[in-house]
Amino acid sequence: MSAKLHRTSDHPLSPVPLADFKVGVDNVIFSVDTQQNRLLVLVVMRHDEPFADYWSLPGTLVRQGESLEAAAYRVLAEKIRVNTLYLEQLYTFGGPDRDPRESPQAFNVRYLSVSHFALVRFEDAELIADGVSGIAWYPLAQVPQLAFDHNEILTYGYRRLRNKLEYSPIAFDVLPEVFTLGDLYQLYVTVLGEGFSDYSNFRARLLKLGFLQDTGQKTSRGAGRPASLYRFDAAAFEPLKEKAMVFI
Amino acid sequence: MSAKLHRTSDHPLSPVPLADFKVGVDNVIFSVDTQQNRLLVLVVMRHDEPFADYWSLPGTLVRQGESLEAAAYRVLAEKIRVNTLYLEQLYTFGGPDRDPRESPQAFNVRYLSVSHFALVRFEDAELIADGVSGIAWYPLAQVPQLAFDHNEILTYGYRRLRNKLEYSPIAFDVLPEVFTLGDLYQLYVTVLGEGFSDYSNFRARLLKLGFLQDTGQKTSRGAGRPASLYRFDAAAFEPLKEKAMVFI
DNA sequence: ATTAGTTATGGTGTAAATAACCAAAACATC
DNA sequence: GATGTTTTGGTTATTTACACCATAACTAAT
Repeated sequence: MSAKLHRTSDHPLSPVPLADFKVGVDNVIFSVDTQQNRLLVLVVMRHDEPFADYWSLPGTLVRQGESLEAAAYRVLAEKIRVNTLYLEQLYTFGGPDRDPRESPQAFNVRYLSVSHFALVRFEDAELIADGVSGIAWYPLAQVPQLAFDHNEILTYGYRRLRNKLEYSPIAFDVLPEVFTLGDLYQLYVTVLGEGFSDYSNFRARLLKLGFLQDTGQKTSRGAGRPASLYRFDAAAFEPLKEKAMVFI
Repeated sequence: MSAKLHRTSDHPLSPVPLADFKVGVDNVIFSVDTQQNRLLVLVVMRHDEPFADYWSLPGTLVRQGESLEAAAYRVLAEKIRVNTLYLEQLYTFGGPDRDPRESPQAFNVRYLSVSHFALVRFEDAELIADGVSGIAWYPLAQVPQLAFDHNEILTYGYRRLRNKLEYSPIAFDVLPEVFTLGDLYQLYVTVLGEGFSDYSNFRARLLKLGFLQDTGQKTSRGAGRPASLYRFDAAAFEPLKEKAMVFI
């Protein structure tokens, strides 16, 4: 390797051709239907080429002066009306040839996707169906083949969801202000599947951690003994940041 | 919000101006000097504007036809000769105004950084100093103010390093083929600091996990009883993927 | 040769956490 | 009043984490 090649490649006189990028954000948006105990993913129908008439993750291209995070929130706001959610960056997919638009029509353009992961409260999420494009919640296991590499992104997002639920209090971002331990457990079971902890041990662990504040109120829903209503105490959680909520 | 605004924004007729991006990769490259028990970060001296004469993380702009990962490996290969390493994508920093080149000279250009995180074997890492640009290992605690938002990226990288060391076998990517339990422990202490486990308990835990293969050989280095040499058994580790190596 | 120092090894024991399991309380419904 | 359902609040055995210690096997100094 010659010394010339050791020049920093962003040098203005660099001889190698740089790629020009359009940057998109694609969101893996999860929601938990606590009525039917289903983990749902939001998908939208594409009506433009490439991949016209394919389902895809909701996404958009980043505009001038717009941050990546802002673009991610905008995509979300364009598809659903909800203000109870958690959102974070996931991973950036940027290999050449991941988007058919890259070549040969426009040889010099690359499409890069900064994927984000979101969890929204199902009850509050009102889908915006504008009559033109299809939009739907799909149970995770029944998601069809998606456009681009979106199935891969989805797999990545699901892994992150499981991990976040295990180590972070994101459940409380989408649960109601007050909730029962049963509500909380159902959410965990729906996402993680059974076999991480039975209800009794789950209760004992969460209560011992000490960030669930008993409101003193009770709720009676159908048969069975009334359940205590709890509230998430963010301040009490703070020192427990590193502790796992559950063990898979 | 009008129905018009609900058009997917990557529609060819979209009225909003999209940003055009140059995409760079910036690498947080760590190494552990086991002689002096120091955690080191690789920084390079910039000689172009902006931030000329500032230290920075080694980076480059992505070329045509080059994947993000390939660009990250290229940066690394341009700075050091080493083939024992671990590398993965870290996070994508892409807000407007993170790079002074964005405005006002070229209003329409955005610079996005897909940061990567690497851990390399210190003994094998031969720095490529071509006489023009400075390059140096800095102890983590003594890293100066860096160009752009690189200090923030470094902080992010260090968090990932700690996490990886806790849950993944990346230590064995940079340890010699055979090593003593003392070598392994020193690596962990240097990165994580003291107070995660004493040597005796660390030994007991790692040996019990069962993926350290005793070679039967011994090594005597200076004073003290000779130590057994172990080898990492990737196959035996496989089922233990989710288990933590240590507890901080 | 003896002694001191150093590092590796292989243990204690106690406290805590995990996991499986169980019984009673408090409701609704029949 | 009996039955079923869900919450609550346990018990117990097993495993793990954590602090601590004793000896083995070497080097280096006296």
